[in-house]
Amino acid sequence: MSGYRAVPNSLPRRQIYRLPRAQRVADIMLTARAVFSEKGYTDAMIAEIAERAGVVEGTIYRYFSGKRELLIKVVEDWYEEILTDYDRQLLGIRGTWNRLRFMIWRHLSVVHNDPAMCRLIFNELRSVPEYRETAVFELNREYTNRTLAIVQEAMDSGEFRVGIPLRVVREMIYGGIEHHTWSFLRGEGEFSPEDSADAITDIIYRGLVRSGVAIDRGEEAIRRLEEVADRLERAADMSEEELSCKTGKSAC
Amino acid sequence: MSGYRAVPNSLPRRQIYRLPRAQRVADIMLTARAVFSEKGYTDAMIAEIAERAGVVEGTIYRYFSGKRELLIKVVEDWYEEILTDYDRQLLGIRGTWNRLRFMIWRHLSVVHNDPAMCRLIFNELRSVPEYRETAVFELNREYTNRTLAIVQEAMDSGEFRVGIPLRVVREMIYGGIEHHTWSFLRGEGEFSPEDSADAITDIIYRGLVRSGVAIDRGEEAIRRLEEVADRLERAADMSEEELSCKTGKSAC
DNA sequence: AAAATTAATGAGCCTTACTCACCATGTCCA
DNA sequence: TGGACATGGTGAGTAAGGCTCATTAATTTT
Repeated sequence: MSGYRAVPNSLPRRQIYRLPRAQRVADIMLTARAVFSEKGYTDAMIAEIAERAGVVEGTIYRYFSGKRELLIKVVEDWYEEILTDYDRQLLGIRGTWNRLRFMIWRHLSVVHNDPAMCRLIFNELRSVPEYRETAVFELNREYTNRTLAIVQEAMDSGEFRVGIPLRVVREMIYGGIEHHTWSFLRGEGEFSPEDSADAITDIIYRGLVRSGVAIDRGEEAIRRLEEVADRLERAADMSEEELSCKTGKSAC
Repeated sequence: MSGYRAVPNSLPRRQIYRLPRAQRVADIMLTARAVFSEKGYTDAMIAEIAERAGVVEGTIYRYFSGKRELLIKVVEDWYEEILTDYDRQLLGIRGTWNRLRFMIWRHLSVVHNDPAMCRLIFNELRSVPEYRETAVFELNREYTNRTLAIVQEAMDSGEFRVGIPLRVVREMIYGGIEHHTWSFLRGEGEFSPEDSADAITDIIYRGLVRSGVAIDRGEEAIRRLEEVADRLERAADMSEEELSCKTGKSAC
């Protein structure tokens, strides 16, 4: 009823260091990221985060409304770091296959480089009720939309057939990547972002491409073969010329 | 230190109904399934399950080692129901496309019919550390393997091209389905298992099919390749003739 | 230097999973 | 029929961890 009554005490108290709000928040988030990464959400204890951040539990609740909000803030923070100069790289890449492959490879690389954070997002953050209100949701949507823009462009240009809902494409790419990286995220195996990106891009590209128009590298192979044929023919022509020269059919 | 001492009391106690172990376990699991479905894992309280099952908390711990084991048992129970006479239906279906489509449609239908249980599996069960030791993991693996068997057959027969790792196919199908059904599982929209199955099967099938075998204008590519081969042969023949002619090995 | 503001504290509250000493009911058998 | 035994069931109590808030301390403003 009348709880929370503090008793006056005069025990020696350790020196209290006061920091500007922004600094303290940054400290706590950094520590929280580490603890959440190591232990996962449920096993991480606010008490441990507080201790490692050099504050007391109550201090954390002064800056974050609860454990869940702390998790969300930590992940948002990380996510923004990751997305920095993402677009710039894409600008330098030409061709639908290459652009799709880049987006897929990039996503796989993020998982490969920061498995702990990705595990947090996949396993904990995304199942919280307010996920769709977080910045992570928004950022993620924005960023997968860039992949869909590539697909849309290819549909507009006639390279891809139309009629496949874009969201299904998104779901197959990112759902596929997620399931693909599971065992790695559990620490039960490795994967190569390069090889995996090739395999996934391959299925998606061929699943969407307009038949006969441009079967990616198959088309390229044919083109090169035709070039070879041309060169051989030219070579043959030259031989013919030589021959005709000898036989007096033309001026040499 | 010396806790857990029961005081003798003679207060009126409600009638205690004793049931055989199997019956009590079944009752508790049924109630637990309902409560977990309604509230999700973390918000479900053992106290509520106990009350609705007409027992006291301690009774539940007599039959289940903890909340997590209860969840696992509940989901295993449900999963086995679902998988009953699954194969029999597949037997009547012919053709790779139809068989794949059936497997995908079936999975989508399960999610559609029992969203609460699927949400439990996707959001809670699969992130627990001992997931890979559960029967659900094993059953799930077995059942997705049937999809891969269809793909493998098509590769063997030449309908599908080879070289794509089967597990990537699995991951894209089931990961795609999972992401596809998310918004529905959050209660934020509907989906049609039929239409979704068509779209997903479409991408997967065309992503795997050997170009030119079933894709109309792929024929075009083969024709051009054959033309190239012809020209190469003609060019080679001519060169050979010329060469042998020049070196006098044959009569020109 | 006093007042106001803001940072930080830490004892204690509250919920909830889980334990365990005991009690009740049914069955077997002399 | 009544004791022994097995098994179903209880509920008060503990532990752990998230969270609160009255109070205190450092810093800034006046």
